[in-house]
Amino acid sequence: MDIRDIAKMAGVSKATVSRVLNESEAVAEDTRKKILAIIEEVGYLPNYLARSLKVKNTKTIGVVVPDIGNPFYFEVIRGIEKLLDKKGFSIMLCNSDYIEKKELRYISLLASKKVDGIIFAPSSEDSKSLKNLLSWDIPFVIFDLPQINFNNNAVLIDHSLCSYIATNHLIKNGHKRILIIDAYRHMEVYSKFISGYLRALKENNIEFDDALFHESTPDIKGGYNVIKKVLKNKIGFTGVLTICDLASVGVYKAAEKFNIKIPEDISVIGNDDIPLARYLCPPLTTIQQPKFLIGYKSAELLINNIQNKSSIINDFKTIILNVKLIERDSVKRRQDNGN
Amino acid sequence: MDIRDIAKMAGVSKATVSRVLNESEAVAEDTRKKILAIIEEVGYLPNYLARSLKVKNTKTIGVVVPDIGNPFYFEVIRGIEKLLDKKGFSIMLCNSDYIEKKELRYISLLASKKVDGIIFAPSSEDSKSLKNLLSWDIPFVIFDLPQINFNNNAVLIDHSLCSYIATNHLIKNGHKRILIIDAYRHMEVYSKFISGYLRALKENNIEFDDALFHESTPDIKGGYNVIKKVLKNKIGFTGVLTICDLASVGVYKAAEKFNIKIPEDISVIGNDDIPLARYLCPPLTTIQQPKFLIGYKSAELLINNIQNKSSIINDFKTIILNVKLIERDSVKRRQDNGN
DNA sequence: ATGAAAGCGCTAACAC
DNA sequence: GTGTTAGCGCTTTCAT
Repeated sequence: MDIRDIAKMAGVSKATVSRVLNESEAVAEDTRKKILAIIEEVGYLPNYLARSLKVKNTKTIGVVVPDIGNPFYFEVIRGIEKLLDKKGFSIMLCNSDYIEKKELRYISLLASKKVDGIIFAPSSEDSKSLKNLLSWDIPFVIFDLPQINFNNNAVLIDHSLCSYIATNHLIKNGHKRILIIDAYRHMEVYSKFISGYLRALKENNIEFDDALFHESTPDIKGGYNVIKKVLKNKIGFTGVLTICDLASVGVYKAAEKFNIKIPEDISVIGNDDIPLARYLCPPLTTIQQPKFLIGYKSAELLINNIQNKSSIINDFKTIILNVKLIERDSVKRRQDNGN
Repeated sequence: MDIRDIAKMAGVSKATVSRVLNESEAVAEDTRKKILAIIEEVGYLPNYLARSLKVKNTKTIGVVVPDIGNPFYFEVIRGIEKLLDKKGFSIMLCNSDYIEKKELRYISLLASKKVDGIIFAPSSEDSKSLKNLLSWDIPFVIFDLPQINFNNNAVLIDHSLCSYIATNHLIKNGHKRILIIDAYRHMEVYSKFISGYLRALKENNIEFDDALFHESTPDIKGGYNVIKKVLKNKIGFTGVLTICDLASVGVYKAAEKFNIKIPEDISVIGNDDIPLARYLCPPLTTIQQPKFLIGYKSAELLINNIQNKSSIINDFKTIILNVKLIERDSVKRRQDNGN
């Protein structure tokens, strides 16, 4: 059942059917009605693939994130979905699992499938995907990468600010031995996240102890493992700061397992404020990131980019979104001055 | 840059290039190498759209869920993604927001975009989408719908068993006034979820009080609102049972707001066991549903169906997955016999 | 207002 | 082992 069949049944040409389908040109009202009736009756569905091949757009956007199991990305995706739905675009979802090869593969696949644009959180700054994207001339926006060195759309969070605020909060509450759990960094020697921590330490004349700096996968397991290791090595600390709330949950889990009380024994502070953070036990103090907005804005930027693609002025934007400290119950003031 | 260009540059025909691209037929090793080299050099990417139009498959699956913000669906999606990635399919994600019109629209769109199959959680049993899907002859599997009346692939949870187990658990702990928070039901007079509750009550000679039966949106807000209303109306209860964990979180929220202690004042039991349930305050007793598996199995069923589509024997399966009670700390034994 | 025809980029007979 | 050719189902000039 294709457009030719409908044309035949209506006694018109394919072109006319196409016209009513797309409301592209005027068609006599009665032929229009007739065609519509037939379409309805036989339940004809246009083949969007064929259309896309011809018109060179698919009305679909690819999004690739490193971990769809992390509520952070979930929230971002919700934001993306919201805007995209409004604009009539579908979304093709890919999960890179933090592995660059997969990321690269997906980007190619999406390009091959002719998505109109791509939104993604690159695994690293000089990710090859980025270069490919640029060379293929397909509109894209990146989000969540701490820093970018090239001219393209991006909506970002200042991760160094997050850790700076978090570290300061801990310090103000009398902590000095502050564990920091970062995500594995492939490319950068010091991540933005570390740099904010370091700055806060320096400003408060606290010496940096390398034994307090740890990297893990940004999830529950990662947070858990770090605490386990640190405990085993008898590295003393009173506060901990994690790259994402999920890692903080891992800290909670370890605390429960090893009989450490939060916040009595150790204070913990997260980063991103996932929806359930306030319902955790105890409610997690964290740095709130506008996750939904990150997604929404990314999508908005992308769609604008796509719709102005032909225009000469392709001015790219990078939007930096605000973060703020959310005080709950996982951080406690120390009287002993944090040693 | 298309296949014709590559052919020209390599001094061969399009057919030959196509052959090396798809490894469909033998090609002389040196021409193969030459073509590959050119492809690599110029960064040629095949147009999958054109291919799909010809070969009549897109290697993409549509999935439509009612609320991507609910961790339940998220986990299901993770399962879907896992299997689909393994099988080389992309996923097109749609969010119906529990509104049937949107669901219908998305299903049509997906069909139009020629996805090879669809996985979805229908909003109701005689959803028009179901009928369309059947008539369009596109493979699909549904999940999570309490009951189905037609012959097609499905992977389900017995919701009446969930509520039965949950209610019994509350009763065994001395509760008699048990609030039940169900999702809005469009079509069914009594949902499966209610029926299990009713059965448990009856078996224990507890009379059903209509004032304890409530419907809400299956999310935090929904759970919160029910408790608020019930409190306002001074309806007494000691236990509450919700359609999903997220609604239980809403109960938690209301409890906090109105100064009710869980589990001292009221016991609550969830349904589905979202990943963070065990970290809530207090850890939530709930009925565990194999969410990831639901997704994985759904995808598996679908792919099998697609790959055997041409075969005469199209035997559909409905898989019913097990659930089990997970005891944590949100349910407490009552000494006063629950009145 | 409508039709004829070319073509989007690819694959798959069929021929050699 | 490789080339020629006919479409896949649609849109879009260009005629009329």
